[in-house]
Amino acid sequence: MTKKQSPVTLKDLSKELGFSTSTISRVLNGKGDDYRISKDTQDIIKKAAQDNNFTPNQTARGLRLQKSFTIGLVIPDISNPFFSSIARALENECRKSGYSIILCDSEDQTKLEIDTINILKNRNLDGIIVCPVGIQGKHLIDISETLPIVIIDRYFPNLKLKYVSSNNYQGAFDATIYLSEKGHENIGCIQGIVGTSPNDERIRGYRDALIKKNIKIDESNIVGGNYDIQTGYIETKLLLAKKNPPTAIFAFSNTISLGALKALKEEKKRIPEDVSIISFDDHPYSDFLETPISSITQQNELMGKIAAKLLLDQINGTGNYEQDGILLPTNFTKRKSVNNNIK
Amino acid sequence: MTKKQSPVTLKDLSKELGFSTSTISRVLNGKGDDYRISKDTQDIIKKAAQDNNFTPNQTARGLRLQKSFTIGLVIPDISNPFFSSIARALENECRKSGYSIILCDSEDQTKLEIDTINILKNRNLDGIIVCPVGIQGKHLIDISETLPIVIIDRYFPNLKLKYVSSNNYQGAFDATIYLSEKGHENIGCIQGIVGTSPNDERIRGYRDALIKKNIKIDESNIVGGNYDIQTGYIETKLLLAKKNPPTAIFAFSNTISLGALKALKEEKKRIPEDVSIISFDDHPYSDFLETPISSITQQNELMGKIAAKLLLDQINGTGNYEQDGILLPTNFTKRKSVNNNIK
DNA sequence: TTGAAAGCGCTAACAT
DNA sequence: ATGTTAGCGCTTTCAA
Repeated sequence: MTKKQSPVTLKDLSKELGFSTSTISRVLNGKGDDYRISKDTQDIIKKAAQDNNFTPNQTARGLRLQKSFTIGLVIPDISNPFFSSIARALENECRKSGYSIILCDSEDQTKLEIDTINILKNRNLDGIIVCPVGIQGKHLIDISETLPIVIIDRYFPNLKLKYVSSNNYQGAFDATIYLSEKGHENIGCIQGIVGTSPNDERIRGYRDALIKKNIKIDESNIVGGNYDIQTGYIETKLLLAKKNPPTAIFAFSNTISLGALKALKEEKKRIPEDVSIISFDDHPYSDFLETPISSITQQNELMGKIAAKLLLDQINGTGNYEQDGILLPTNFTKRKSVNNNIK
Repeated sequence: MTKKQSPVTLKDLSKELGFSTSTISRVLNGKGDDYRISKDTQDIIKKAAQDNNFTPNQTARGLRLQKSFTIGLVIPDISNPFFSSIARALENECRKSGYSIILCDSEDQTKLEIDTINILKNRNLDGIIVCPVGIQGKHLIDISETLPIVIIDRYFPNLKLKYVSSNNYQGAFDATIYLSEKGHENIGCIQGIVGTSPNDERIRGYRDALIKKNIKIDESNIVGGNYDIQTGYIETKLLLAKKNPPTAIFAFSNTISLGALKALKEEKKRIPEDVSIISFDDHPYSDFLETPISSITQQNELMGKIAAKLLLDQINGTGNYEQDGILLPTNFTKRKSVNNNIK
């Protein structure tokens, strides 16, 4: 077994055919006509390339062209369906344009996000797409000076960075209005990371909806501070233990709602008879839960696609956008997890 | 805003310090002592590199060393939690060793898998990890002649390729025995892609268990042929329509069981009172389903880790394995989806 | 202890 | 219509 039998190079073809590497390179890059290389020569070269299974060494090409046809993707957790669906759409879109994706998992840690991005910097990437972890975006600005970059999900309104996200305000507003119109006035709200744009926008939506409905905001109902199962679990336990426990819970992510479900089950609360629940972000299993959960869903695939387009536009110098960011509307999938709250 | 301000190179440092690029390269690659470069020189060089934020251009390095510190990962669908959990473990493990991952989604199509691998071939990758799609592995053998490769999940027993998978036979055997001991003798079996190793092993486990229990195998109970929601849905509908419908269903994947759940719900079958169900592959939401589904679970993270190690061993020429493949035991998570079948 | 020079494979500016 | 040459940034052989 001959491992690493070195692949055919331009030089090899040159030796075989007697044409210079330049001529061959030109022909194989579709510039044969531009250089008025004779049809015969072109045919010979193309055939030889085919026969020898020639494919240009992308590393050499990258070095020469200062371009790698590679895009870095940094996400907090590829095993979270929210991110993996975005990643899928992104990969598809980029591949169509001839770009490959380097996948980096930041494990939800800003430090790793920064480290990762530094590693990527040496790789001659053509651009980078980040689902940021933290509430700080300075390192992203730094990158943006040298590399096209697009942000997904958690954007930074005061930083000049292209981004795609959802209209989190509207989604949360709608959900809260819905709950209140179902008679809920005591609504627990389990939030994600405070200081990140989607979270804060959702909080704003929640508050504005209550204000609109003339419901007094009980600050002790706004709890949490992390997008994970444990947060959902703990905060639900605590909310239920209150003197005046909420009749409805608004969970700010699929992970949070998972924890909430666990707590509700443990506490033998029925959904929606005892407690109603609405969640941000959907899930393939949502329809088959003990009680199907109503959710505000984001258009993940679309976010991925748009992010890819925004990045490719930057890379190619095409597209000229007035706005930095694009917000996509959320959808509201009503299922059976919300009850009429009879007073 | 200065876009693409070119990063510092060895040449730049050379100019600044007066040392040759060779010396600088040696020091920064930790070979200073080997070449007996004076401590002073080393310190100066290291400091300058740090101050100038120098990091070697990986493309140039790759071209010179014929090594990219990059690994290709080809999977059928990154948005499937089964694959994304594997991808996560893989990425983590590879990153620890200084390797990056190029992610390619084959969209469950052999053609795309082949195309994708061809694209990767030009990228000077150091190795490639594939969760193969089809029942054919010839193209993978071709690759293996020039590039270290490891297969996950669907392996090819008669091809000489390193692989990691689960003990699918045992998992299916256990599940079937369990069902039969609960009194089920009429067990529908919705399989995935016929001819792929995990599927066929599961079928073998299912058959052997029935034989062991002296239950006559009803061939019309073995249905399906694809790992998707629709297959689960259609086949369940058909199984339920039989003259003598099964009292239990064994779904060969999380996607198949999702479709089965949908069909059961539509047909107003209660789980497990009317129909029992067991599924291959778990899911974060499994515990919270209308009836929590008993499942045979694979050790996805472990598969990812081991695959990474097998590949890195090949790349580094370390590790000397007698066996081609490694099979990991499955776990059996019993939940409430199986009833005692009273005759 | 350090430097000069070659070369990884490709493309493009500059010949002719 | 095609070739020569230089150079992308790095590592390493050879020389001193």
